[in-house]
Amino acid sequence: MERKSFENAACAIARSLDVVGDWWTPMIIRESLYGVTRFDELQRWLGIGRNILAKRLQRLVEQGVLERRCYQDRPPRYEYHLTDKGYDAATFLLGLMPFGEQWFFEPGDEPIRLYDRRTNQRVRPLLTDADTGEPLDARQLYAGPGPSFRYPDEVRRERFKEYYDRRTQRT
Amino acid sequence: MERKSFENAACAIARSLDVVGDWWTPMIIRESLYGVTRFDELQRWLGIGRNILAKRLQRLVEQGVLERRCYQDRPPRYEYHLTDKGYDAATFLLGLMPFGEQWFFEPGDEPIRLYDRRTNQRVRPLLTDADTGEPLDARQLYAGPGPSFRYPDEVRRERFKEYYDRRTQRT
DNA sequence: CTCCTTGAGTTCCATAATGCAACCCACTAT
DNA sequence: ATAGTGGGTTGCATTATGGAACTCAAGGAG
Repeated sequence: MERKSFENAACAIARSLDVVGDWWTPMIIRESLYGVTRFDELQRWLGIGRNILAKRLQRLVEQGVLERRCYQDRPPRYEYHLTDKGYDAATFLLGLMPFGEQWFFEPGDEPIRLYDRRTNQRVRPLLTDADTGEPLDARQLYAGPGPSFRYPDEVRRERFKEYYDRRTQRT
Repeated sequence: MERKSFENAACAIARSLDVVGDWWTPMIIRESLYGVTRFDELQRWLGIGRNILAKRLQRLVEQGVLERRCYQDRPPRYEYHLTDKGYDAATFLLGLMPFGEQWFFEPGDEPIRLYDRRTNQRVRPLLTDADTGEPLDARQLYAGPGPSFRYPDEVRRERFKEYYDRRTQRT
């Protein structure tokens, strides 16, 4: 059956999953980041079916994650390049590396390393709090509604219980 | 057809996608993070089919992301709680928030906000370089092989072209 | 004692999505 | 004249998904 779309969800995570919440899409974005731009190369590196690759690429172009660029006429040939949105999605994907390295590889035995183009220094992604710079830990967070969370009061209370508990507690 | 598994991929991202590279799994992890632990509640909040939810939960338990905890015998009833691995996966998912907010919502109009349990201060996830603390930008990175990247030389050269170019260039 | 409800799942079915292989088409190189 | 290349389609068998109905065990209402 048609899979449910999160296009209209009131949640940034859900909406984003409409772009990267798929088996192949993140891999395609990764390859694009590594500089693989052509249909056949993508197909070979990923081992993905050609029909599925075609569909994914089309979708990513529609979503503005990739740009289809003609690099030669006669015969017309195309390359796929990351857009700004695509690079942002790729940046996010790099956040998976620490998780994967911690849980699927031995410490210090990662399969891939990242480097900075300017300094050639190694780069290790880390999710932090933008304000304090401290590493982020989901264990000590709770959620509250933002400005664009427009739902009935009962839903808010139910969903953000801890938030309302803490706010009323302190007044 | 059976979807290809990334279980044995030589890439932390691919391996991780075996855990979170799915439409529903990340949503289930998000709900778990928000404190939703029971089958029926998960089903209601997400609108997911009960059969699919059952399958996903089973898988997440097998993978060690969730723990199935009995909270009452007779009749036996269960809750699903995030494990350490699960919290790490959830932390990573929070990295999607900035991406989603930037591309799917107006600035300052996010649907959900996060707060720190100790300080009650707002928390905004940001992916940075662990060493410099600078925000990470995929545009200025390139990849190289890590210790556990065991593949033929030709694959290495092909895959990490920029890396080898830069290393040989400088000697 | 019988009926209704809750929680946590199964089972069944029609419809999509996937994986694979084969095919197409416009050129180029041998 | 024939064999690639690059970038896709098309067909077909196999899975996965969504939805609704059903199970099972126990607790409570009447």
